[in-house]
Amino acid sequence: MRAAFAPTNDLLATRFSRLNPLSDHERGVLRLIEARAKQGHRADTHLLTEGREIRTPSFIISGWACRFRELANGRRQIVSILLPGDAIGLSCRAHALSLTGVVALSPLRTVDAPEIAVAWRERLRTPGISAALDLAAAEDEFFMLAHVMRLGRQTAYERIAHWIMELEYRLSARDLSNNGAFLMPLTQDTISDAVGLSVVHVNRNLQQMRREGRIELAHGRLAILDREALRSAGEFAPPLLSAFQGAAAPMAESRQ
Amino acid sequence: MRAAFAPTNDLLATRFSRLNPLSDHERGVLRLIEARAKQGHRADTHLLTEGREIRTPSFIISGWACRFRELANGRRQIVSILLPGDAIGLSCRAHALSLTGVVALSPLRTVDAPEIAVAWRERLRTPGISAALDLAAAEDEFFMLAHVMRLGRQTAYERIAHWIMELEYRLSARDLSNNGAFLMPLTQDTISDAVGLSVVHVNRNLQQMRREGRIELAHGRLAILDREALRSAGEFAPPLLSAFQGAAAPMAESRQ
DNA sequence: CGTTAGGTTGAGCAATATCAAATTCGGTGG
DNA sequence: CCACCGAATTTGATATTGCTCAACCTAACG
Repeated sequence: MRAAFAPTNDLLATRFSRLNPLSDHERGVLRLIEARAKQGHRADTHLLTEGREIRTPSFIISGWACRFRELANGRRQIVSILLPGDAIGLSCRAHALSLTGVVALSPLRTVDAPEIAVAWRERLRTPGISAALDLAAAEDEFFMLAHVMRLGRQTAYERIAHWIMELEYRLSARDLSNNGAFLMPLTQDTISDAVGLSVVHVNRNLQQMRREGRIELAHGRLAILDREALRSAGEFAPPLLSAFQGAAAPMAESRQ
Repeated sequence: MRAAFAPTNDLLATRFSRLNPLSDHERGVLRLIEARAKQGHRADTHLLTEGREIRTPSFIISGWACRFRELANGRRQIVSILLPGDAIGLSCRAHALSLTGVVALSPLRTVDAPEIAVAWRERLRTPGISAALDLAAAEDEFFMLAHVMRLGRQTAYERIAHWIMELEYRLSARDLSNNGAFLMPLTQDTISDAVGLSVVHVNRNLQQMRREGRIELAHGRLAILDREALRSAGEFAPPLLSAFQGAAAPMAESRQ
C-alpha cells in the first residue's frame, strides 16, 4: 500500500508546484521543511483550541484532521477537513488566536513550518511559494463558500454527494485518489458533523447511494462508481480560481 | 434622520481606527477615498458576479448588500451581509475572480478604492491601515465560521437569534445601532436566504420572538428588547481576535 | 384609491431527528 | 484459530422540525 521504502519528502513541493510554478530554490525550501522531524499524533488529539494562541504553523504530511466549532450542549460542526499537504494554523494575516479548534481525525504526522507565514507575507525570496499559498487560500475560501451553500440550501443527499465529490477532487490533486477510490478514515459520526446531519440520516443516505450503484464504501475505503450522478446531484463544481488556470487545468478526469 | 447637512467623510477613518490605531496620514488617506464621487446603485443591482473578474475594490458608504451563491434551480444562499464601511471585492490575496456574487439589498452608495488592495499587501506607507484590514478580514472569517455553525447545527429559532445578535454587534461598531435598535432594510425573504430557512418559517419564528417580547420589528426597524435572551438562545459570542483586544474592548453594551 | 410587494395564517406533507435495539467489524488476548 | 469486547454501522419505529402551497391581509406608494 505504501509507495516505496524511502520517504521522498516531495509532498509539499509537489502540491505547491501544482498550484503555482516554483523555482528550484523554492522546491528546496519545501523539501527541507518536509525533511524535518515529524510529529506524530494519535486520532482525537487536539492540535489547536478555539481562542487560544497559535504557536507555530505546520503542515500535515499524512493523515486527516479537521477544523471545528462546538456549541454548549455538545453539538459540533466541522468547518473543513484537513488533508495531507494542508496547513494547520497558517494565515496570511498576523492574527495570533485560532478561530477554530483543530483535531486529528486519524493518526497524523505533521511538520512545523515557523518560517512559512513570514515568507508568505514578505514575498521576498520566495514569490512562487507566496503565490501558491495565495491560491491554496483562495481554494480554501472557495470550499468554505461551497460548505455554506451545502449546509444552508442543499438536501441531505445533495450535501453528501457534493461533499464526497469535493473530497475526491482535493485528494486527487494530491495523488491520493485512484480513479475515484481513496482511503477514507472517517466514521459516519464524523461525516455527520461535517455535513450537518444526524448519523442515522447520513447512514441511510450512504446506503441509498450504494443501492443506486453510485458509491462503494467499506473497510475505510470509498470509491465513486458513478461520478456524473454524484456531480449533478450535488451540483459540484471544482474551484475556478483564475480564468487562465480554468482553461489550462480542468478537473476533466483524474488519471491512474 | 440624517446626521447633519455636510458629509463628514469619516465613516472609513472611524471604522478603521477602531480596529487599529491610525496615523494622521492614514486617516487622511481614508478621508480622501471617502471624499471621492460616490456611485449610487438601486436595490437588486448586481455589483459582482461569481466567477467574473473583479475590477476595482470598493467600500460601501451607505446601504446594505450581500455576498451570495446560487444553485441551478434558483435556491440562493447568502454568505454574508455587507454593511456600510465594508469592502466589496477586496482580498489580501491577488486573486482576480470573484468567488461569490454581490448584490445590493437596499439603495447603495459606494466609492472605488483601487489603491487599497496594494496598500494592504505592501504594508509600506500605511502599516496601520494594513493592520486594520487584517483585523477586518479576521472578523469576516470569524463571522463566516459562525455562519457555518448556524446553518449546520442550530435550529431555526437559534439561527435567527444568533443572526440578529451578530447584525446588531456589527452595526453598533459602526454607530448604526441605537441601544439595540437599528434600521433593517431586508425583507423576510432575504433573511430566509441568509439563515437557510423558508420565508414562512422565518416569519413564524420572528413572530414568536415578538410574542415573547424579545424583539420589535416593523417598518424596516428592528429593536432588540431582550438582549440576554437572544444571546443565550443563539449562543452568540462576539469575535475575540486578540487576547489584548478581548480584555480591552468587550462588547459589554453598546452605548447611546 | 388602486396596485403591488411584502407579511401573515392555516393545513397538510416531506425531510430529518431521536431513541432504542440489533448486527457487524476490527481488533486483542487466550 | 477462537472467543470476546467495544466501537461503528444498520434497522425500525416514532417524534419533530421545517417546507410547500394557497389564501388572505396590510402597508407603502404612485
